Amino acid sequence: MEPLELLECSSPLTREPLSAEQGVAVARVFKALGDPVRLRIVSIVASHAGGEVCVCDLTGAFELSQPTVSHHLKVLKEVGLLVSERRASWVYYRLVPETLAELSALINVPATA
Amino acid sequence: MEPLELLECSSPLTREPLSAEQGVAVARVFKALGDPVRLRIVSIVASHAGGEVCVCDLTGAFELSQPTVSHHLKVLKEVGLLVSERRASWVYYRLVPETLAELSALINVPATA
DNA sequence: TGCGCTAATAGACCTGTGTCAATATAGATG
DNA sequence: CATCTATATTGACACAGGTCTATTAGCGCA
Repeated sequence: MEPLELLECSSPLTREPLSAEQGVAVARVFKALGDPVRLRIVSIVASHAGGEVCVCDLTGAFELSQPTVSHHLKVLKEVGLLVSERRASWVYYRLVPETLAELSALINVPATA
Repeated sequence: MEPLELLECSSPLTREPLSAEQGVAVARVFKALGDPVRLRIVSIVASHAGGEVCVCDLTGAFELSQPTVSHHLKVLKEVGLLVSERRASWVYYRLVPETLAELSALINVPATA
């Protein structure tokens, strides 16, 4: 399943209701962020100097098995929040800032009167 | 469980990693938004003229049973995205814009260089 | 008080998902 | 090729969660 093109041209959900299709597409991404471990993974990747982290850095950051961390990375990748690149034996993950930015814009609230 | 005070004073997750506690608190809200129906409910409430919506308006907007809609409203209320007020026989739901705004700020990405 | 309407709760069912141990794959290196 | 390290995949299991029907609770009104 490809990352959310549907998200592309959505106006903030405070302006007009989401269609059923938009709802499904956007909810996929929020659901991916709806797990504490995945949220922390995103924050670690996003805030890391150099913009990328090795999987081995992440497995050390959680008291979870390596397959579990790998599973979470896969979920984040599938919704377009992360991308990965293999270099030699290591795999590096980077944030896709556009995806996060679109989400942020979508739930953006006009300054409360 | 009370809505997220922990979310209050968090810097964007692109600046520094979330703590485990922050991760849990914030993930609760994203998880609530991680369902297509709930996401659409939020968008309907948020974009509705007058700022509030009767439950009866929502049950009509989905092909779901009334208890199911009520369940989703409860979830959104528990994480601090909505509040409700009873007036006569009807219950009206309003958005809590601060919660959405905090989420938006949290995942905000500094302009990509 | 009793009826009717609106919304919430309880309980059941079934699917989805986070986790792990075991195994497989990819690449480096001897 | 054999082996070692790093990461991904598989399969199993337990629990969470979305949905429904049936029931309950709140409120207005005759």
